[in-house]
Amino acid sequence: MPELPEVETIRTQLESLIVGKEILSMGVKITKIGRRAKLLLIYLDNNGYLVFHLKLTGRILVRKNSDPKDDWQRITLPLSDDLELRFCDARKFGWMKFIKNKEELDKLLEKLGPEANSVSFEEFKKILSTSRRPVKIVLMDQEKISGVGNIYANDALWLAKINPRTPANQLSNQLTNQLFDAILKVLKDGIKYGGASDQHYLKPDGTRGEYQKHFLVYGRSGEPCLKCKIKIVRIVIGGRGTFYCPNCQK
DNA sequence: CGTGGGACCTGAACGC
DNA sequence: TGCGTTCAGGTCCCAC
Repeated sequence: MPELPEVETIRTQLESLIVGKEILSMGVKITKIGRRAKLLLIYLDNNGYLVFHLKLTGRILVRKNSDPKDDWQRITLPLSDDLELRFCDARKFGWMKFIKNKEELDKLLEKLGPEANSVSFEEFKKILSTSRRPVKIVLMDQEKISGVGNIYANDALWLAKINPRTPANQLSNQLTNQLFDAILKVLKDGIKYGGASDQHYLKPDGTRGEYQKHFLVYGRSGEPCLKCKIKIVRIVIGGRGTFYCPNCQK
C-alpha cells in the first residue's frame, strides 16, 4: 500500500477537501484529518474517528455524487455539498473502522513504533542494535519503526549503500547514520512527489502521484544502477521482492 | 527469539 | 484467444 508518503499525501488533500463537511449517513462533521504510520484518521465531532488502512490497493477518493462510479468502489460516504468519500480497493485487504473514542484509538495504535520521519537518531540506533534480523525486515516492522514499506525501504537502503540482508545490529555508526538520513530523504521525496502511483494508489482528487518516476532501485531489476550502471538484482527477503545493487550495496 | 510459508483477494503482465 | 504462472505500496497466523 500506500506507505507513509502516500497516506500523508492523502491526509493533506483531504484536509482541504473534506474538513468541515458533514457525513450525511452518520450525522457527524469532520473536524480534522490525521495520520499514524500507514493509517489514515478522520476525526469526527462526536469524539469518534474513522480509521482506514489501505493495505496494497486501497484508494480514498473524493467525488461529486453525480460522478460515475469508480472501479472497485466498496464504501461510499455521502458528504454535504453533494460530495462523496469513496473507499475503493481491488484486492479487498484494506479496511475502515469506526472508533468510538480516544481510548479505543490509543488501543488500536499502541503497538506501532515511532514514526520513521520523526524518530530521533538515538532511538533509531537503539532499535536497530537490538535485532539480528536483516535490516530491511526491521525497517518494515511496524512495531519497531512505522511508516516504511517495501518501496521506501528498498530505496533508502540503496541510498545508504547498505545490503538489505545485513543484520540490523551489525551496522556501523557511520552506516546507521547514512541509513537514518536516507530514510528521511526518500520519505521526503515521496511526499514531495505526492506518493508512488506504481499500481493502484491515487490521490483523493483522482490524480496520480509521481514518485514512481523517481524510484532509485524499487522495481528496477535488470536496469542499470543509477550510480555504477551494474544491473539491479531482485531477491526475496521475508517473502518480499527486494531490489539492490550488488556493487554499491555490499 | 527468528524465519519461512501460506492465507487473505483480485488483476495485470507475460510466456507458450 | 486462452490458459498457466508470477507478481503486486501489507499484515496476520502457524509450524519449525
